[in-house]
Amino acid sequence: MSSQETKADLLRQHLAGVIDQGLEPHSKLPAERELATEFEVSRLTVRRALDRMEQEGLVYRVQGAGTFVAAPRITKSVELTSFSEDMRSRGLEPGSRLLIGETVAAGARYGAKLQVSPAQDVLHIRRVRTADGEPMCLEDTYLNPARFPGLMQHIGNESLYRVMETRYGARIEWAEQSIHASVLGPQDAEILHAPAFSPAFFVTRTSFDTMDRPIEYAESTYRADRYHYELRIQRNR
Amino acid sequence: MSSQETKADLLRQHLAGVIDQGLEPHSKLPAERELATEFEVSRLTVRRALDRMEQEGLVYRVQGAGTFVAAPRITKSVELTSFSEDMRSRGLEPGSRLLIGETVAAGARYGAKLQVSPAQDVLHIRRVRTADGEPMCLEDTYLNPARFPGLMQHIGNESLYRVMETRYGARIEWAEQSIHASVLGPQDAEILHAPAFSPAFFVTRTSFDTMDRPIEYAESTYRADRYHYELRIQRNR
DNA sequence: AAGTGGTCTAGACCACCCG
DNA sequence: GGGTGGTCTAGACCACTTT
Repeated sequence: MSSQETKADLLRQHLAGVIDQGLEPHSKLPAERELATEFEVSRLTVRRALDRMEQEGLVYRVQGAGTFVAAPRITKSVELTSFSEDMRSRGLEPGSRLLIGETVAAGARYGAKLQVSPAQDVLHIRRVRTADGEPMCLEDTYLNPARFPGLMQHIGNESLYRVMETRYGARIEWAEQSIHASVLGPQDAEILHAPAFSPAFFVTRTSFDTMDRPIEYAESTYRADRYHYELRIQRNR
Repeated sequence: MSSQETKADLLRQHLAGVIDQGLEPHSKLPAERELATEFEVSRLTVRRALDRMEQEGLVYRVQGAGTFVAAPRITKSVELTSFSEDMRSRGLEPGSRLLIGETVAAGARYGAKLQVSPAQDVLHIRRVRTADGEPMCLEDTYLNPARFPGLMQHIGNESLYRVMETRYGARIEWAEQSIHASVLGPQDAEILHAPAFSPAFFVTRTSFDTMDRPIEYAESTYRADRYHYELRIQRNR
């Protein structure tokens, strides 16, 4: 999965392993030219490996001095993952309960989000997403049914992203996400088994493929007592 | 500022300008080898320029086919900026009202965040941050006074980040940020001129320099009616 | 088959840090 | 001054898309 089989990536994996198995923070790595000789690759290839490791926060570089092991990180940068992956990475078992699955007229709002005519049908899926059986968020997803014919038959506990990718070849490449703080209305509170007016995240997300075509639009309400965001933010270069 | 004066960066700026001034989304850019010939640089230099443009979401590439103009973006990726820069980028005039500025014992919590002994003093600054005169957030900042002697004399309406960088040479390179949804307590509500129990973001941030030394720890409470987060998230490669 | 992006090489010069 | 990262060149082969 994460292996690209390129020399740069193999070197990156190797160096990451070496660092992981006992190199102290701020200890110096061999010079780029040394690594190039030792691993019989060009210096550019070494640099590509180190570039990525630097971006991941594994090492830092000081011009004229060298490349050094960075202090271990608590937080990872926000990544684009499905709810399922997200929960598993937190050590929770993801689940899902389907409330609604129907086609409705897109209307102005969802038509614009999915770049289809307002008169066209869109597929509306409403699910309660659970973690270890406990309700975590209420999610309304809108899709273009022309692109995913018969999708509802495949929706089980499997990740929606996985179904879209494996059965329809729709790979999500990036997404725009907007995060608002809110409180739970009485109805949402009941569905989420939480007190009314308790804090919540209201998140909208539009997902796109590599050609920038919108794949999915989703509105999610998260219980804030169970969910928060961790970001690692880099200074503009 | 944003110009690195490298050939790759000059080419990037030039291409960004060309795209900005009227190229339609999905129109094809010249091949990398063509660009290299035309601008009399090597192909690798062209690729570095395009790499960055791809990361910024200006173009996308399809192997075997070419490089294409991406659809315009609404959202920018989260960037590490000061409150002042952040507000200016939203077209608002940032302001600040100092409530507290004193040294206190670090204690376990802030000592750990700033990697100093719990018995050592830390500088605690509490400010109401305003946008166009309206309270936007309540911010408690903790700093190591040994690193910023006499800091309080320089705090005016100038950005704290600017003071730290210009007067103390402390340049923040990255930060870990944790975002929680919450509601305003009565006291915070009064300070922020908002109704009690209205939605709010509670954000903690630890800022580091290039050597991964903690510079600043801050806890901020934002009025959610005036603030939200826009993220652009990229798929893991 | 031709064109394009993805990867890689070997070598060069520069700017910066350190002993 | 020697070592290091930052940038750049000219050329090569591969994998993939398009014609």
